[in-house]
Amino acid sequence: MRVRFAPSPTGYLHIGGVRTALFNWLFARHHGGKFILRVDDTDQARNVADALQPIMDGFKWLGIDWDEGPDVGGPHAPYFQSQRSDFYDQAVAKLLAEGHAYKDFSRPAEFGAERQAAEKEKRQFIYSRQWMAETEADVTRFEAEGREAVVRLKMPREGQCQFHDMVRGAMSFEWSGEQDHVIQRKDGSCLYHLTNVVDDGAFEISHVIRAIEHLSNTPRQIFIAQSLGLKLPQYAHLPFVAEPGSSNKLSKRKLDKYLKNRDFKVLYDHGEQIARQIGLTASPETFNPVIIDFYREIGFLPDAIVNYLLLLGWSLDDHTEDFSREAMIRDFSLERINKAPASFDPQKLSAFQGRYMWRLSMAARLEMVLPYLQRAGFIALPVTDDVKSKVKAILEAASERISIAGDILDYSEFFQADEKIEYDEKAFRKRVVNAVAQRELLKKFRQPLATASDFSAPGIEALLRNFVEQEGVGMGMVVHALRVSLTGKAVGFGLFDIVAILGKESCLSRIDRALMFAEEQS
RNA sequence: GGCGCGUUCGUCUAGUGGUCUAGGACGCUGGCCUCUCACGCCGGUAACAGGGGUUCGACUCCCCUACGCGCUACCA
Repeated sequence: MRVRFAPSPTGYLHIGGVRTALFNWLFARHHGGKFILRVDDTDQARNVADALQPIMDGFKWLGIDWDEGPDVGGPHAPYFQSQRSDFYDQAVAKLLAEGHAYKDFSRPAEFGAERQAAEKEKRQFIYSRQWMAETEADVTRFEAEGREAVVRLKMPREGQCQFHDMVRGAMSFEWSGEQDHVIQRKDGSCLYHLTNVVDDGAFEISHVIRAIEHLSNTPRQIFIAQSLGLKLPQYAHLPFVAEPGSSNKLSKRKLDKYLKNRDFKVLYDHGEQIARQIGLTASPETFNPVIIDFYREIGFLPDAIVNYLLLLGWSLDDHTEDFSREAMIRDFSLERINKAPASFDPQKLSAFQGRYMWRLSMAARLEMVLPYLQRAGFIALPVTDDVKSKVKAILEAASERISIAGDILDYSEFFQADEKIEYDEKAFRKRVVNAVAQRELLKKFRQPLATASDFSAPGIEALLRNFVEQEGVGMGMVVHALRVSLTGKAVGFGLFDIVAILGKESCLSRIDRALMFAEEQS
């Protein structure tokens, strides 16, 4: 079994492309076959190496490795279509020689006129082939008229093309519905359908697993393959990945439109906030939830993304959702691919991410989170053991509140100087400024805190419980004012953890500062 | 216009003629827990696109319609 994914070097790895590649990869791994990466760079307008790097990096990050292709080479090299033109030329020559293709000397305007006439009469366009050169004499004559030739496929005009699609079942197309497609331009460069089929043949691809938009292209590719005497691959056409909340195909170009989708915007804003804190330029070219880099930048787990994508168009049964790599390789099959398009759901992706993050060991989470603190300027390199244990304590206290590695930046108050804490204005007013009784209690609680010998979370809890009992009030009378004073925020993890992590000195200093501001304002 | 593909809760899906008063997950939502938020636990909400057949019986098979998407390029 040999399968391939053929990305164009566009500079970014699209979520939909990843899903297609993943299914190919899983199929190969399940059957012990080969997964090949082939670079579709026939459009050589851009710098291929630069534009390919982010794609390869994305696959490597996701753990989708390839057995043959760029970087790793292989027995069928080169794997860049721009370097394979000899193969294409030979194929065109063979098709021409055996009458499966012809030189067409029509001028674009002439050909276009025929097509327009057909469209105007609302009938199917079938080229007259009146500028087809069948003999050398024709060629000479047309060239004498100053014409240039492209090479067109000489498609059958009767009968059906029938094939089996492993996702969709029996397929049947009328040959008469097919056009005489151009396979080679005037300048000698070859077009997609030809290059694709030639390479699949050369690479001995056994299964072509690709997106549904290629289903209609299959008959003409079969024609080319058969004319070239190539063994036909099995085909499997995948449903496309649709936009959130619509059945349109997901596209990187429509970021503005997707941002109107609430869930998509929540994800984007979340990422953008992290990006801003680590000094990352959120360029729409790469920083976009349709592109895989987005997730890597803000601290998603590749396993979570892969697991989510696996379920976008495929399922094992009515209840299994968590798949380790081993499990998905073991259980994957083309037969269980869904036929209908599947919408990309940012919320469900986030749910997977949360689950995967929480399953990670403390050591792994710590390693994930440290770079964000470094890049935001909160911790210095090298990271000392003291800093590590502090971050670890924060991770423990925050537990599932940190679902993306970049979320650690939500707790920046633990790394800021005491005099730099910014207060959430509303919370500060409600809990400290206007809450006069609570403020007095806070002032009073400062004393036992200052003399506490046990500054662990349980120690602080005992201290506070004892305090409120003596005062004859509820915990709420102290907790809220204290939290806002210490962190500037109304929400966060357990207060006793906050106190313990900050330590006595910081706590007292922050309490004093908050009380001072509150008294100024009231 | 022609050809092709698709259509089960808001979303991802289970379902291959009776087990479906349609199951699971995400979301949303009520409650419990509770120092806030989150987690967790218990509960709730919500779907077979429409119409004809076939059949004792249809989400499942057939036809039509509607809607969506793709191909119909000297794009890939």
